[in-house]
Amino acid sequence: MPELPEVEVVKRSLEKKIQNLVIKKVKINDGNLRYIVNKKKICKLSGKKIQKIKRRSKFLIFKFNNKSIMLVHLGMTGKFIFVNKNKKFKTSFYYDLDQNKDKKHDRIIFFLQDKKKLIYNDVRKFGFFKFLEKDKYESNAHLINLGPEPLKKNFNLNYLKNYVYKRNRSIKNILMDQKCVSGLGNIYVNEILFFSGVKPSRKVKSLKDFELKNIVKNTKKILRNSIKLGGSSIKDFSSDDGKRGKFQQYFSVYGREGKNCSNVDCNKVVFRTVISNRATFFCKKCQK
DNA sequence: TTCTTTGTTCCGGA
DNA sequence: GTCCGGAACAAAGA
Repeated sequence: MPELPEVEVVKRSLEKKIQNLVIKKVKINDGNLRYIVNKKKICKLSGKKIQKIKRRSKFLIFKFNNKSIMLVHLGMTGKFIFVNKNKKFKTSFYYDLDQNKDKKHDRIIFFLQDKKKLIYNDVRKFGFFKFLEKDKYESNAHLINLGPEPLKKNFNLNYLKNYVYKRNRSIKNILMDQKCVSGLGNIYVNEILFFSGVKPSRKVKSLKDFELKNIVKNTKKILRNSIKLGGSSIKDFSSDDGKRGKFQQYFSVYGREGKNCSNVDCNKVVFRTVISNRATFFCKKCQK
């Protein structure tokens, strides 16, 4: 599930691979994604150069040498695969290396200059491509209401204190709310609250300053570390030898129901419940 | 067949 | 009017 760190890793990888390349042709195998892909607009990219790739929250923003912007969300299972001289390069550590099995979910293919290709693959089809006008794309409904980027300075103790003031929701719910802070999803929120020693169901009103401070600090730490990890695991990996194992992701609490708490001096097991309709994992002893 | 996954939207109640 | 939680929805695989 691509959350902010994964999208950032994809962005950096794409920058290296396809920035300044010209799109020759676009092929749509299945444009029936979360929103129907606008065929006319995507095909109009032929002949255009990819000038810049940006990230905001979990969105990728492609800028071209014309007036349009391509806004991409990877949804749950969206990924880009860069192909050069028949060698495939994943741009995300979520890419399934079983490429033959994966092929049938290749939804959109961008044919680039020098016989290079960029494939958009999406099993669940919850990702989307939208085309916006360059000079006013920032006011688009997907972007306008987003809270601060968690890694930026404007996401800090004062901001969070002010946001939670008078609100009566759980901290998990608040951190998942893109209007409060943008880019976090279920997995990272579980992790952040584990490292902060805060029970996901705690009402934000009840949180002390030191707890909110920990949450801000751990958010930044965990995201930075994950970006670093993804960045190092991604390194031009080519899957054509078929021998390398999959990159394994380890979480300290997410998905660990019934397993020992990751704190070495804790003898409890991880508990699973549902908050905001999402799987929620925590240690009853370590998270107050 | 049913359950699971996530982000977003919608709706009803407080 | 606003806030909040829960349900529904999208698609596909196990």
